Amino acid sequence: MFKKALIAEDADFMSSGIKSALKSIKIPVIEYAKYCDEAFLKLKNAMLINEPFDLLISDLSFLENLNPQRLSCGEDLIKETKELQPSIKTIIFSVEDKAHRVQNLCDVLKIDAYVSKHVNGERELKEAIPIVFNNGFFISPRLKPALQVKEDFEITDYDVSLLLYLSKGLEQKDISEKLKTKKISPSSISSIEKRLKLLKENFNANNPTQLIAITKDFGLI
Amino acid sequence: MFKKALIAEDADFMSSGIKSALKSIKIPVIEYAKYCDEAFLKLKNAMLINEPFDLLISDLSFLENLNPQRLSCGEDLIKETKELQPSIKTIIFSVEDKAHRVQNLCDVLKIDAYVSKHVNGERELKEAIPIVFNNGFFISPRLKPALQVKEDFEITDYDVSLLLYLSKGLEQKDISEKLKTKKISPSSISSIEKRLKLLKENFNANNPTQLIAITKDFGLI
DNA sequence: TAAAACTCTACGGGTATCCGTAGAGTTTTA
DNA sequence: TAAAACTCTACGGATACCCGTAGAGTTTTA
Repeated sequence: MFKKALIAEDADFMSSGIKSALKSIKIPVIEYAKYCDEAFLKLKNAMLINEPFDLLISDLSFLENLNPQRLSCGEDLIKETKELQPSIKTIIFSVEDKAHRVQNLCDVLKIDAYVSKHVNGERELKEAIPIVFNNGFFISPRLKPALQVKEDFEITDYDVSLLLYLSKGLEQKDISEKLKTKKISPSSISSIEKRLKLLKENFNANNPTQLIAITKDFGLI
Repeated sequence: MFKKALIAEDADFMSSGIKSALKSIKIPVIEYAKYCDEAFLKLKNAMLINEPFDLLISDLSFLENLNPQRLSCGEDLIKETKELQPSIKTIIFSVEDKAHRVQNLCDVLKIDAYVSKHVNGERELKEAIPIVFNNGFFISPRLKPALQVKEDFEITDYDVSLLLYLSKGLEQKDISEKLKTKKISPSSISSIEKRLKLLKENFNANNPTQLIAITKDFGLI
């Protein structure tokens, strides 16, 4: 079983639950970090003294600190951690259930488990850890559908920026000018119009208003 | 100090944190409920056997159960509980931070404390309980601004339904027809147009799209 | 009761979005 | 190298939204 686990979690009341879960499966060394930067530092120091962590359990969203952090969310932490120490096992423990984010973490960032902070979160966490230890993959049952939705339509950063501009009240010609000053192509009104049309078709939206409502629910923006 | 507290909270891993907080301030009897209906039943039974709870700590959002619940959220539970037992003290312990909901709970439903489930949630909960016991009111510092925003513009259920229709992609004339069939007045396109104009002014939105983005962030829809 | 205030509705002109068409420039393919 | 495919842009008509004005009906006020 794992020998040394790090918990990245900013909420104080979460500690006891996770801690009891880890203790019940006999992980001897458990450490906490309240912020991503702090977590990364601990991981790095542990490697330096040749006593690396072999498990990272991380939340996704962290409250803004007084001194702004370099790593602002769980994704950042996972990404850098994997670069630093590819062998470490990573588990996300979060309330986030937006398909887009879950997919990214599982498919792109290759985490080993995604446990939903919900009714049976603690039980599922205890279930996930041995699976991860044996090189398996675990995801909370309620999140499984999110992974199976195979998107044939790829949403790019360009699309997201269009949606963000829309949600900020900019008109198509304003967006066009914005993109021109930023030297982002395509920037013509016509192209923006057509890309938004595709987005509306893809999300089954009648108009830009509904498109924003849907993509916000999706967690895209 | 309080003698008998009920915790309404559906997530299993939350238990330990809240429990340890309550024990540290020497509340002898602590019970749990995972659903609002279950919580209300326990409150009612406790009164019947003449051993009523004197403190209710409740979450706001509860996961959908297999058998649908009568009371679906914390607001419902608080409302009925206050009708049943006006003397009971109520504390909300939730991640919800939308001004609209916080205001409603504090100003209309007259809860005794609103503790934000955030970084120092457990510490603040311990702080809040004695204050509430001495008939005081507590709100997490980070939520105080939400209470001070005095709304001069009252958002009605009518407004919310307009926003919902908009977010579902209906056009103004569609909304007009919808309202006519539902016998809701005003239903003319012109009136809808004017009400939406007021909403846009109130939320500083340039167009319906931004209005939906803003009101969604507000938690209004 | 008459005037004033308010609410709901109707209308018209200006602007933004929507949608198809089409041309210019680049890349891919044969 | 020429043809085909693709990308970006431009334009024009149709529709929806925006905004001010104004009239009809109701309620409030004097």
